[in-house]
Amino acid sequence: MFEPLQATSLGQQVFQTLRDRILKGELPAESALPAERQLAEGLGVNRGALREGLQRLQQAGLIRIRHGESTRVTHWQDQIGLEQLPALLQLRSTERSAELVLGIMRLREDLAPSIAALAAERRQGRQLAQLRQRLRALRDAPHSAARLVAAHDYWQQLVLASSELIYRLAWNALRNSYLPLQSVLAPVLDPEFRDLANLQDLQAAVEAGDPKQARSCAAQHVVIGTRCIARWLDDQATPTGNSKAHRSDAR
Amino acid sequence: MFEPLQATSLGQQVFQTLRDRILKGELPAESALPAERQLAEGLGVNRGALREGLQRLQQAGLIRIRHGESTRVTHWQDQIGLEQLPALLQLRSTERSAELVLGIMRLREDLAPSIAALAAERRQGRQLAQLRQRLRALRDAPHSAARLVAAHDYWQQLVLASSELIYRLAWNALRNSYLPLQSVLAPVLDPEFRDLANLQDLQAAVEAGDPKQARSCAAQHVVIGTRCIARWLDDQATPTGNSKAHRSDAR
DNA sequence: GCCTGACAACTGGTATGATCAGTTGACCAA
DNA sequence: TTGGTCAACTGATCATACCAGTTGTCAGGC
Repeated sequence: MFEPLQATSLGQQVFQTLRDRILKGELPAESALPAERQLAEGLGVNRGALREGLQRLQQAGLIRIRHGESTRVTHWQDQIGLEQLPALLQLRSTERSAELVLGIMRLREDLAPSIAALAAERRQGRQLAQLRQRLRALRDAPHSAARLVAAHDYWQQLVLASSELIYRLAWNALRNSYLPLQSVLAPVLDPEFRDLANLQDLQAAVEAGDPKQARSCAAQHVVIGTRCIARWLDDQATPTGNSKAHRSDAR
Repeated sequence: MFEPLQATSLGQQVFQTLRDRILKGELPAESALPAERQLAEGLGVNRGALREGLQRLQQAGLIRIRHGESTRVTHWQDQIGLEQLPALLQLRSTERSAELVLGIMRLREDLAPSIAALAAERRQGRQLAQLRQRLRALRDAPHSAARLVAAHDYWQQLVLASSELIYRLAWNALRNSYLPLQSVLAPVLDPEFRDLANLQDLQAAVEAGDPKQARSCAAQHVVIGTRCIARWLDDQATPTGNSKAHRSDAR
């Protein structure tokens, strides 16, 4: 009911402010930031707080700080990983962030089959029970928002069952990207959440230890979500039309 | 000849020290760090420098800082993305980091075909010339280390040609993970770098705008690297044996 | 004319100490 | 039990001084 009003620290605010200006392109690559003392005065914060924000920016790969030289914006498109995706999604215009969402779905489509295959190869007994339980929770979820959460829980468990740290980390990055959008995505992706058939086949394949079959089921399942998003993008682009020509998934 | 002795700032050192201790498991999840004043004294740095390090740790998703409460280690395996992979690789025992390398190759195997397909679909004219040039550079590279760099350049250009920011960011994360290991990986992966046949087919498919073919060639190409790494891992595990039984890639 | 070193004027890096502001638990009174 | 007060934690912010690396200027020497 009540959102917890969270006070963010000054360093965090400095980080967000400058990050947004960089990602928006207002501060182009290689451009120099003002000296710390000036910048602190300009933003109305203490130099310590400013420096905390700058350190975070450097950690994120958006600026380069070197003792004696002035601090400069990096070519961040060649530096940053997937962590700043949520910020990018929020900053870009609706159409362009929609493209990004499609990209996220593509990436998910690349990872999910491999995760499923590994899970089928490596799953432990106790994880199977967990998976079954979460599949039931998805089946019984009352509305699309709940189904999104339940589906996410199932996949999270599958990633755990794959016992591959890399996929776990990659999945974290993916999750952090699309969770902020869950209220928008839930209704759009609902057809995928309702595709229990493929998920049940996937579950059976994992239980049987059949990686090939698991890979195939997972691929068939997640492509549904990608198609939903692609269709949704077309409808966004031509809101009045009846979306006759759907985006072709030429592969 | 002379390595540039780089002085890292105290905040950076604080970050690295604590990060390593967390990733090694010496500081388990939910455990509380000492108060800032104590910790600063313990590490022999002033509180400002300590706080800069802590802010970076929080940015990386390894700790949670809340005003009034004590700072705690997070369940980082559910938080962090791929950025901390280099640190993980360096910290883990040789065998376990070898597993991680195999994971990196798996992830690469998932992404590369999709990148190639998108590049074939979207490439612009001027990018084709770039790609051709980098393919020549790879062919003419004199030794394995140079071939690694050249191959990396080619893929980087292919990612650019795909015009998909998500893949660009994911590729950045992948690159930052394996570049620190290039001296080790270059000889192991050399068979892939020498597989010009598939790469030339890939190039032709991209030029022809044939995503399906590009995807197939890319898949055939990168699987070579994965197999090399898998074989290498087996040899590591049984250094005296002649590696009769190679790791099965059951898919 | 060209090298060399001193120096000034930038830049970020570190240190200290004081104070503000949330959180928690103990304690006491209604 | 409930509610309030207060002390003792915790992190957050501030001001100020000084240390240290980089760069360009410029005088002195060859």
